[in-house]
Amino acid sequence: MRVLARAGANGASVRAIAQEAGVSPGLVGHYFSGIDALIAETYTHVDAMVTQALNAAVAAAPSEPRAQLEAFVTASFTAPIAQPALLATWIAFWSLVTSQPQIARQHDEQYAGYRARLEQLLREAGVAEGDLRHAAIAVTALVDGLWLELCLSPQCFSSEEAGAIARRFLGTVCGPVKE
Amino acid sequence: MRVLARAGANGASVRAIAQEAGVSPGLVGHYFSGIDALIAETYTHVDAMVTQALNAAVAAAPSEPRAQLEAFVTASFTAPIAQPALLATWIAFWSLVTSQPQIARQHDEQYAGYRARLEQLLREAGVAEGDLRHAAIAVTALVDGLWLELCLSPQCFSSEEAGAIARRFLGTVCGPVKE
DNA sequence: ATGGTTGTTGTACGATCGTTCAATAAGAAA
DNA sequence: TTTCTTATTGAACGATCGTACAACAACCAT
Repeated sequence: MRVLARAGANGASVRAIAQEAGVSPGLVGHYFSGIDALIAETYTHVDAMVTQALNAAVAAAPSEPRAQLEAFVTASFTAPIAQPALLATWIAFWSLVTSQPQIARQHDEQYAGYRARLEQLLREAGVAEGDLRHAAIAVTALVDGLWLELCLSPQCFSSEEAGAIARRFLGTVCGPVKE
Repeated sequence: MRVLARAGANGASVRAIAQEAGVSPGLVGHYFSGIDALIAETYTHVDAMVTQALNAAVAAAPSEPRAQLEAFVTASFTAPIAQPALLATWIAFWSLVTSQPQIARQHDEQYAGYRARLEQLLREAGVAEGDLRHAAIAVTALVDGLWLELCLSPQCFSSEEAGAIARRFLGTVCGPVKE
């Protein structure tokens, strides 16, 4: 992740990664079947880290469906989720999706997991069963789009703005917050 | 674009591109200062193509603000915008943003151009001046997120679903369509 | 026809790539 | 201590990378 963030996908060579880790280049081959497998496992690790951060944000929120939903989307725009190192890993992974079917399958599974989690939160927040699928797709797309642009050019808009935009959108999906 | 789509960012070497174009590898150096410049110019070309397709879609729509706005977002989910070759180019470009300041600047400019165009359409559709900025950021993020996921795994949801989701979101930004 | 500009080729160079492997260090089990 | 397994090294290999360049083809103005 550190090498990807610093040198980009092109600069993330076996040697550069080994040097960053303080080991010899040969050791990489001992633990990973190849550089693509290393990137895939890095992505798996990043996905687990994101999932954990999202779960922690939901757990810290008041035990109320709408508050948990808002915590879920807001967490996407703060550390440790919104940071350049994560973006670099994501992009390196995406660049393999088109040409490697196995990577494409991994992406589908992890996207499905994310959306299933979101659907559950939306259901608890009162979204009708028939609207659940489209609502989850919409929220995921909005959050992903905001997260992507926030990481690509942080000076364009702030984390707070992104969170406000996403929470406002939740209002149009679930109805306004009851006060 | 064709090589990027077929072989991914890693496989888009000078030799592969030259072979696809039916010329010798040396000729690439004659027209481009380097491989990164070639990718940057490819992105510029893709951006121009997208802009043209969006403009054509708006021009073909009824001369009514809301219809034009809907045509603008709907066009993002149909050819020639939603296709793997475009995604591959975009990803290859994104992978350079983090490590190359000049690429980052180019991204900022082209994103700003896209958002300015969208703000104009939203203004004509009756969005209040104070909401314009956030509305444009939101619509851009939603469309980008839908477009990205649609290109990454087309079997997850259809172009029509993406269009319907985006148009519905427009209703929450501009108010419902008057019939 | 001729001189000069432009287009294009193919090769060569040095660097770096991913991967392999014999050799060594470390550690645990006997 | 000895033996076996595991961890790790560093060099080496063949392939491919981006780039540079001398040479040749094409074309155009004179």
